[in-house]
Amino acid sequence: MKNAIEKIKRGVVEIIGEKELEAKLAKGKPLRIKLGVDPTAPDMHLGHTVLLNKLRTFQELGHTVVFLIGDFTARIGDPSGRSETRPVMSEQAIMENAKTYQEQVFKILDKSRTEVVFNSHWLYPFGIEGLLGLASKYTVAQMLQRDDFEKRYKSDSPISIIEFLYPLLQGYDSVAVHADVELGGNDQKFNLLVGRELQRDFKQEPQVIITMPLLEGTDGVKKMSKSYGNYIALNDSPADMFGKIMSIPDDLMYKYYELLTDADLKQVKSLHPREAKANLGEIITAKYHGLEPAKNARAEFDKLFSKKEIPQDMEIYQCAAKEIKLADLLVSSGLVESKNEARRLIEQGGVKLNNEKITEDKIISVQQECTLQAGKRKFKKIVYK
RNA sequence: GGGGGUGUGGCAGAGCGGUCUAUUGCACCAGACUGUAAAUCUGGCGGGCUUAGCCCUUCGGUGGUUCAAAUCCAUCCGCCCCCA
Repeated sequence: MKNAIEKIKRGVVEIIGEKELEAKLAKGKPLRIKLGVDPTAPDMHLGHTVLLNKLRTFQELGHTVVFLIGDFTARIGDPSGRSETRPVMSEQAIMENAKTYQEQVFKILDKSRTEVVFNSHWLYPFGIEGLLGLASKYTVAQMLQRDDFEKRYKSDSPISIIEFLYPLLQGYDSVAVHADVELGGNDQKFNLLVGRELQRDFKQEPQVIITMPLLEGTDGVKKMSKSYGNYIALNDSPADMFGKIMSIPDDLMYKYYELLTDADLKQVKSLHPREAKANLGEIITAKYHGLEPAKNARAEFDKLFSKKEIPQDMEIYQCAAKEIKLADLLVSSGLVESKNEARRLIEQGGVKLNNEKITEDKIISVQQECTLQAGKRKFKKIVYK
């Protein structure tokens, strides 16, 4: 049991009710571990897996995961965060996202120890009466305790009423599924605590709360998120996944090790940073794509960036003209977005034809097959047809 | 219901009649260097052209004033604050 607690504690920010957790574990019965997600983003990334890995740990210890899909909330449309309102999702889109979620989630979770539930099942019948009942349990002052609400309120940013309702609904989810433990990102702490309170109100044993750090994305600053474009998706190709991991700042990689792998941290720190990061890339890529592809990705990366060689496989662009201006070719082959951009790139020395730098926009012949390179990592094979 | 404020490029945030395709920071792209798509430094960052120059399109929407508007006016829309 001590061992179990140790495993559970790896990488967590905070456990609220640690004593209670010990007591719950001591009962020897499988606990119900809740995680809620909004079915808004169809693409899962490594940031999500921080929580999933922790759930997996619980499963390995014999507990049951309650994977909750917030389809109800998605249907209302949550305006939280920014001023732009999130679009209301159609039921169909939600179900599709939910399906994609499940496909991806079970790359990590054990299906036989997972219950998938949708909160519309109890929130629809709950009705306005139920909602008002919930709302009466919390005050505006309590809501404003939440850090981001307070900040936004003070900086004159909008907060919609719905946003006040969300923590309540999320909290009620815990009541509905009889959660023993709820996991969430560090920013979820307030919402998770609401669940605890509500369970008390409903005469249930309050859930233990485990918060995990937010994983910074490839920029090393902001949390990994699709909307910041700094994410590493589980569906990324092995080459991309490996490459993106190599692009995280060195300082960040130890956090990645702690949260995304089981590796021994002391040992990792004794390695050369470059070596350590490449290992990390390989471990994570292997987890989602298998060992072989991961090793290939590593070798290919080495070729491309350390030895500056040209990759083996690249997309082929069939060019209809025998001769073409370089800038036009860059645009039509899809290597850059606009001609101006192509010209800039050429001027800056970022364009190579057959591995030779070209610094002026001139007419080139493509009658013989050639390799066009834009920047360090964009390549196309040009074929005249 | 009354009063005040605000809306600028992916984000943050200057500009408040011409010198504005719009200061700056972040993000992004390229080059150099390197141990990596790390870090650092340098440059770029609306589109197009017959490219050391020229043309077109941007500052919430629309319509005005003016030789000239992101900048002034009117109106509409969104958001915020205060009073009730």
